[in-house]
Amino acid sequence: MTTTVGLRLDDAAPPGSRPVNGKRTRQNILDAAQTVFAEKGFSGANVNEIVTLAGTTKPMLYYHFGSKEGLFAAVLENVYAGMRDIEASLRLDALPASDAMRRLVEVTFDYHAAHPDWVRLISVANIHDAQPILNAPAIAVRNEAVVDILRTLLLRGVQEGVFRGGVDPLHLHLMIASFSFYRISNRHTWRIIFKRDLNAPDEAVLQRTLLVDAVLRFLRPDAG
Amino acid sequence: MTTTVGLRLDDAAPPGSRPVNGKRTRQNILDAAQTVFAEKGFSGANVNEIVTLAGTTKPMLYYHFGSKEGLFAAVLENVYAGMRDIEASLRLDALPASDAMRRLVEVTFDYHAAHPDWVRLISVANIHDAQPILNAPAIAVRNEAVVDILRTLLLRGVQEGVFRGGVDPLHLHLMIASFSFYRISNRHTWRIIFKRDLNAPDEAVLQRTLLVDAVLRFLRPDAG
Amino acid sequence: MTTTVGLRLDDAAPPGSRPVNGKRTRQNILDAAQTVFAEKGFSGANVNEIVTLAGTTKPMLYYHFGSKEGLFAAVLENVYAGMRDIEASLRLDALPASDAMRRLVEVTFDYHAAHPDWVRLISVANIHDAQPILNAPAIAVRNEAVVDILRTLLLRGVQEGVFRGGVDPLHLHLMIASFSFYRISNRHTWRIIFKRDLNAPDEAVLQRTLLVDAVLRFLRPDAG
Amino acid sequence: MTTTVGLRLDDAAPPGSRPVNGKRTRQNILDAAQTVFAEKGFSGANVNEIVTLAGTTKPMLYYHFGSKEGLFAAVLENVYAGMRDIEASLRLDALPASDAMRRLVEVTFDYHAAHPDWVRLISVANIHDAQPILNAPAIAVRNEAVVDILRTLLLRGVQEGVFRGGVDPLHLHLMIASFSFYRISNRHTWRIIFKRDLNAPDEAVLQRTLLVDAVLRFLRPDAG
DNA sequence: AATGAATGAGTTTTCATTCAT
DNA sequence: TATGAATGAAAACTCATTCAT
Repeated sequence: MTTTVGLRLDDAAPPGSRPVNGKRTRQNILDAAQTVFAEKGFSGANVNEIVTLAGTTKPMLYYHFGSKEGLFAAVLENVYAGMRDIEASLRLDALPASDAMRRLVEVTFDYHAAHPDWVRLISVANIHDAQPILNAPAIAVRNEAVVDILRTLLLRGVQEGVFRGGVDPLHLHLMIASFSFYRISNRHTWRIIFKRDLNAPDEAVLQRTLLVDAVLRFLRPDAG
Repeated sequence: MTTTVGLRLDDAAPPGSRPVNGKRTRQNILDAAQTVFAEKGFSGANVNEIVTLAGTTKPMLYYHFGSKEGLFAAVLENVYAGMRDIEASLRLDALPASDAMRRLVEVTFDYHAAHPDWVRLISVANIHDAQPILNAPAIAVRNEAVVDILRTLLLRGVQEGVFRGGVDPLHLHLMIASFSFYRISNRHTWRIIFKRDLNAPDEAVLQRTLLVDAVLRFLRPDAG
Repeated sequence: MTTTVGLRLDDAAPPGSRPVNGKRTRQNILDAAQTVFAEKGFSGANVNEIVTLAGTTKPMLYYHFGSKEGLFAAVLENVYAGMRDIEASLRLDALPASDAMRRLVEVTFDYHAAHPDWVRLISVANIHDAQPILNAPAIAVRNEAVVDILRTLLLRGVQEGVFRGGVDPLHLHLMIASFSFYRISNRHTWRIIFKRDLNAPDEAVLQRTLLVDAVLRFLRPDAG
Repeated sequence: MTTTVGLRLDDAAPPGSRPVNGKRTRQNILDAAQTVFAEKGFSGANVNEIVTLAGTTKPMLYYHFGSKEGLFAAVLENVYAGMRDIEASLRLDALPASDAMRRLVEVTFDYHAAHPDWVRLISVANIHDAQPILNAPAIAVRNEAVVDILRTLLLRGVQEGVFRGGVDPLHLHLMIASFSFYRISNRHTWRIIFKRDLNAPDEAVLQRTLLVDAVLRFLRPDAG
């Protein structure tokens, strides 16, 4: 229920102490908000619940974030930063194109599976037409990292003769991301309608293999 | 934002008259709720707005649906029925397996593209852990139609020698549905982050082709 | 929970039949109202719950009783009639005054103990300043039966030399009624505050004896 | 109808000022609630009326008491505290047992007569099966003060030779309390049915004497 | 004598936000 | 930075009562 999203290095304060510490309070609110927004959506989340969970009070929330909307935007920023960091840390150049692609797909797949809160928050943002993001300019910057990585990788694969040409890197990312995202975001309705838990461990293994397989088959050069 | 979902056979009452007509009132509320829930999510939707849009009053809503939750469940029931009907109306037997598969993918893709409300409502349901559905047992019945269709089709394709074997029909459906769904559900965040509108007409054409292509490549028998 | 109050001779209609039968419907509503008013008080009772329990519909209630208030008045009328009948059926003339008094006390005590709904309804009426009764003139007629009985009995006891004189029959009734009523009406707060259930079987026996004892000691002529 | 119940030590703020003062607001709500609940019962009472009378707003009520039920529980707690204080302030040790008993009876009688709101609130609590009290554990503590007082007094009277033995103090309290309570609680139905106002001044004097008399006669040792 | 549907006003409760300290 | 208390508007839901049939 409280899957962490992004990095949260709580520097473990002694309980009972209540230091005058703006940074800590701000972070506590952010963490609490992440959890509550992911659990209940934007409108369903309750400012009171957030500050209670954060161990602080409402005026603090407004002091740091201005409004419920501002808080949600900050949470999203945090969330996107987490993914960006992962992508940035990938060192794919050393691997053959095929292996690199496999690795990229797997990392993407795993990140979604490990961060359901991340997925839910982005769903919530979309339900609200992503408007909260519009007011948070920090987000829209340098998020096309993956696309660049993919573009480079595709080119290299073509040169190595293992990928066919003419594939739009954004479309490829769409294929990878949609599968990775949907199986988490729509897990609940699937559980009920198809009676299968898409994120059960054995299912996850199969689907991971399947996605890698589908991507590589999609990229495989047509027989000459 | 006001795309219709499901069938609505209004039994065409003379306009201007406002007779005591339970069926009509109920349907009006259902339609209004569909629109508003899709626009604002569950918690964000306002019962007042729904009844106003439906041209009736709150007590009528509670008379017919018991609660806001009950209403949402009824909306979802309606929504799923729409998709079921489409699937049931497909006559794929006459086509060669390859063409049939192409057709199935395209229909699925197009249905999602044409019914963004449908997509949003299911997103909303998932944000709330699909709990509203749990109380609406009518939904969980006979929704595995697609999977059966796919299973049959896969078998036929193998017999015809155009598909390879060993593909789980549910996994294949997951691949098709995730792509079709995600490009609508996450359209807003993509617009901001990747600066491309996934549902712009020209994009849609490309992606439709891509999905068919990916599926067929995925199913193509390995060269002997 | 559904202790009956007054007489209810249901002439057992075959279930499934729904005859056009005003008398029966009226009585069903009255019975249901008795139960619900006793359980929830006047304002707490819900017209819907009453008609549902009665197996009929709201317009029927209004057809027969005019309003929620009118219904409550009718219930009270019914309730008082029950007690009146008991009192009228007592034949005390044949007994010696002491025994007759003992019997009267015991019957009063037992009636309250056996009809907690009766007690609750009268409590409810008093909470509302007995206003519903004011509009039900049938009630205020000939309810001083007990007082007359007591007056006669007291006189006879004085003549027999077993009671002292100068006791107001209404005051004596107050003493008997208050004890019999209060132990039922205030049973719940006593249970919590004094940890004793005033209407537990063994308690009831003791208290019954006690009340008879107290009354007879109260009436015993002063030694002289 | 507006008899005060319990103690109210308003910490006398300068009138005209409306400072941020939680204690005062809380007490105002409590006082208003006491009045309104006594007048209309629990369900009949209106939260709006209470806050208006208290000169504050609904959110304050929920801020301090959580719910209408919580408020009612707090009112009852207050109410019981008032009686407890009276009982604790009685100094009966100096009096001969007979006089002490007379005094205890009179004080109990008078307290009920002077606090009809007290009586009504307890009636209301019983109508609702005393459930609100169950959630207010503070009430159930140390309310058996009277019973202890009575027990001690009975023992002393037996030693002094003025009371007979074998009387359960709780039963004696029941006798005293029932009479004192009922004549107030059921005043309204009696007024209508027996055409006598049980709390009219001259009536009250007579009944007070009667209750003392009945208790002392009940306790008088049997002639040897 | 009976019903399903409708009404209008009111109910309790909650919300995001801000003030005074 | 931090807090307890306050605010005003709106939220979901309920109610007794009545209409059309």
